[in-house]
Amino acid sequence: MSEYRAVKGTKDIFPDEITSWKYIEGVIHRVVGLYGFQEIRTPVFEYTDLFQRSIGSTTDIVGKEMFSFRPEPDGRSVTLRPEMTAGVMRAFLQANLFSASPVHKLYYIAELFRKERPQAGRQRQFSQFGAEMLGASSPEAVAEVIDMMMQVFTSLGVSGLRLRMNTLGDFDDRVRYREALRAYLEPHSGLLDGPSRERLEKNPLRILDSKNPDIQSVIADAPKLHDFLNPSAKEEFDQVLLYLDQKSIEYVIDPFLVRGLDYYCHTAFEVVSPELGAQDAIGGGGRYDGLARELGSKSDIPAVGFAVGMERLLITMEKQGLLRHIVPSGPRVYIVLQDEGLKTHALSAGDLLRRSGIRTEMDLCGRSMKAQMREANRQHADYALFVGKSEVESQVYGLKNLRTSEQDFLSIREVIARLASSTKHVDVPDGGLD
RNA sequence: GUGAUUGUAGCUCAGUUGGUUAGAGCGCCAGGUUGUGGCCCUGGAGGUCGGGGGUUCGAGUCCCCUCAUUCACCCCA
Repeated sequence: MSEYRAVKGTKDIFPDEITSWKYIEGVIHRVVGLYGFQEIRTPVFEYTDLFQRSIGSTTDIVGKEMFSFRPEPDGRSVTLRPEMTAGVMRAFLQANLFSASPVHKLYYIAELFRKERPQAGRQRQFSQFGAEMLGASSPEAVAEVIDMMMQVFTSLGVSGLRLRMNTLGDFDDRVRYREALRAYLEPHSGLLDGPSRERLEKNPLRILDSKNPDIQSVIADAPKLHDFLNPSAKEEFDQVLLYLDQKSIEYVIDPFLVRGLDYYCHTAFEVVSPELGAQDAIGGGGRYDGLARELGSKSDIPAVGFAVGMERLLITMEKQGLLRHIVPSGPRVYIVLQDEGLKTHALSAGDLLRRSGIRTEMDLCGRSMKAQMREANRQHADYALFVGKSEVESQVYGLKNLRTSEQDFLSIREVIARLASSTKHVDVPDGGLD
């Protein structure tokens, strides 16, 4: 084995897997386009304080999971983006997009970085597909965003997902609830573990989604956020649920669902996959009306968004057998060469075919005909084109259909005429570039 | 950061209470068929047994250290 290996928590994606990625990406581009979302690409790194400000400095992501460095010894610290929302919002504000038009629908498929211990469904470099609706966060907008996310899953054939819904209320609701929760938990603080006790001070809501059974039993009787919601927040949430009902989107209400990033408010949601291990959240999101102002905007900008873990999606699809039928398409023609002396003929035949748009492969290392045929098979070529002495003399070549084993003798021009008419393009994802 | 798990051929894995030359299947290469693939048959290549140290006449096997992997906590998509 080589002395060098990929950095912990990173992995290589080889051609066979790329086919699956392209397929999934193609479906995403297509579905999201149906909803009028447009792609945005932002830099992989941003100034560190952008993330501190937006995600929240008490979160683990900011506290201990960021890859940060200083390009200049005494310059500003920058960080490999651990999520996309902050960067998208920054770009949006920087370009003054909100004065160009009131609502912007943006999406991305992007690489993210978090310094966590790798585990099933968790890497240090991973990729998320996500969307941000900026300028609207009405119940309709929230429902549309959730609908779009679920539509991507159904278009991919993914089944068995569970959508969990909750509302976090507005800022004041949460302040009041936080105090009530703290008051309830404080007498039980002996039962809490170290990290939870710390959170009791800084961010008690986060204790709610602890997996520790002891803590869960304490939480069971804790005050519920629902009882602290102001009437309009409640009404808005009910509206969202109503729209989901109308769209026949199934969900369960989970009063303990809290998001890990501080900028969320009101509706929060999460989708869990039955095929994943402990890291079973395949997607999640919510409203974040306060983020724009947090990042220096003079006015509030209503916003909703979500993110889906691409690797987790891939694992889920793999386990559900949804990727089995996706095979890379082979070349149209594999040129089989009788002996090396005819190399130039084979090469020029190959040039002609390729220039006519026919995907053509040939042996580049002087292998036997048998080996060349095996290679043609391995690559799932449709045809073998034989270049031998008699062909070169007569200018008529054997073209063998490798599925049916039928063989015809044709001039190169005839070969092109036959194959170019039925050229197939399988590996271009639909909805790609058009 | 914490706890556990597993490291033997390109891949998936056997390898007995420590014993002589470390195996299988798949894959790869070649031949059987010197101008035609898939199936079949035959042969071949490929291993510092993760690395280092120790115990022993003898270590893939036992002990220690180390590196890596995987899973879980945590966190999150």
